[in-house]
Amino acid sequence: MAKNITARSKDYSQWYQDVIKEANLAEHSPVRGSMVIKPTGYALWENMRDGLDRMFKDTGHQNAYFPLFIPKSFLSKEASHVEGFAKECAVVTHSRLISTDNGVDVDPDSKLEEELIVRPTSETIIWDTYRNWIQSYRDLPILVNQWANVVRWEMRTRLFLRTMEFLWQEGHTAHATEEEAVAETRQMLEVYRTFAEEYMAMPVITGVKTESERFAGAVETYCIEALMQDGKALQAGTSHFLGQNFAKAFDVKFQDKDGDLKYVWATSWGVSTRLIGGLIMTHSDDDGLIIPPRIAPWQVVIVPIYRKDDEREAVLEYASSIKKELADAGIRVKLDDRDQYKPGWKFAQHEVEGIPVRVAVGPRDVQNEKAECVRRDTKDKQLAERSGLLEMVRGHLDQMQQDLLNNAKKRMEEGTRHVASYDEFREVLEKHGGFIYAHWDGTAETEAKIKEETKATIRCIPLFEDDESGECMVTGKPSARKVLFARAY
RNA sequence: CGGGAUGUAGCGCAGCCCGGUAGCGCACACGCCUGGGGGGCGUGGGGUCGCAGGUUCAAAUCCUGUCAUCCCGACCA
Repeated sequence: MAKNITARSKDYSQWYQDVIKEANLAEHSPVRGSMVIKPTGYALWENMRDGLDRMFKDTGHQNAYFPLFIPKSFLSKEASHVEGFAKECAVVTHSRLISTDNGVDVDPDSKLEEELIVRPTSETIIWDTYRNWIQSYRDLPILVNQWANVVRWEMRTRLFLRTMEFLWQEGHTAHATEEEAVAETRQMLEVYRTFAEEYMAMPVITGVKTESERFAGAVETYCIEALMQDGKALQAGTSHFLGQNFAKAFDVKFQDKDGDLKYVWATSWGVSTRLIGGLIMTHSDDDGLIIPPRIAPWQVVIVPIYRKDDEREAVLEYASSIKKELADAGIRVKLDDRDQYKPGWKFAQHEVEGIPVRVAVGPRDVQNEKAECVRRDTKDKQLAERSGLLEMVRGHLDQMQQDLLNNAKKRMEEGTRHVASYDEFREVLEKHGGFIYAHWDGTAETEAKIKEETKATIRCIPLFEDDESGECMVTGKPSARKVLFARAY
């Protein structure tokens, strides 16, 4: 049993904090709401980033970098965009410090002519830039992504799920036609869904946000929604069709084949380090982190077991040959040959850290040409022939990736319910939480009322077909289809 | 930003009510025994008690302020 990890059943929130801490993913830094992502946590992010980046490139995108600072005036150009972000912006007002008796102070003489906003997102600076890049339909589309940090001055924060500064990618594309921009929006949503499932083993529901949940400045916001073990939903990624809102705000026009001047159509899409929080809450258990092999910083750890020096030498040589074989096969493997820790301690620690497969080798294994092979998620122990070890490890990694997705799918299915009445809705919400499908009359008023009374929000109007019309569970007005509700992070 | 809780060694905590030389467990260093699921014994090192003021002969302890964390609300990826 993991020593310092609170059981999920006892306090889910505390469990989440404990796992992050014990698995060495991240820690708090002195400024409220900001965190240090530790090497293990960052390695995880790098693997996620690399997977996504590959998919972005494969769909024709290029990376670029836009500045951290945005002139204050830019934020005000798109009306609903300002409204959405005004309350959570960090503002740079001065450029110098001066020494005082007590240390340093802001130099009042260094006040900036125009104050700078630390980007909460980059639409404004990017569309200001695109204006200069676009003249003709031949300049389109622009398919650009950037990997960056952004700052949103949040009231309440949680490691990975909501921090004041976070890492993300933001794609910003410009198109000649509405159809093309919508297609791009949907394509990137599909990229996110694929990534979530195939890399993170995290099943998601794809859908469209209601108006009240829409991105500030978007015409339509698409999202992937995941269900956590505690029955709460997590918005794991969003893809926005921005229409011509930003093109109009920043006067970005192009001349089409007929010589007409037209406004450009836009999209933006992003996922953040929040995904790591979702990953933790999708797979991990009371013994610590469980992560899909495909994005695990280390996929295999080898633990040598020995008593005397001569045993040590033989075991380490044996272990090293295993390491080489696995590494040559492209597996991320490390040999934990630290002498200051006992095997039992290492076993426990690697489980907390969520390394998918452990290979233990001792003198007996050297003798018999075998190795013990254990999966993190199931804890199943198997004795492998040395000659068949690589095959077994590969099999475990593949199978674990599969099983994690299947288990998570099963959990999501079991955590999804359909209700007909508002009473039933409330009862299910209190008893089980989870995803709840219900009819809704399509009005913001009803949506707000439900949120006010139950704390549940419409996560999305799913994209999959649903012809089952009915009546709104609250007002009884007609509803064309059920929408997805949940309490959310 | 409102309500509640917390802050003492790297981690987990006691001490605070009732002011008087800062403690325990784990971790760390060294030695020996150990080693197939978080070892044992011994000897050590390490703390401006979150920070800043105040009260007092004397403050971890009492008072005020402030910062941070956690939980619950309002806001949000």
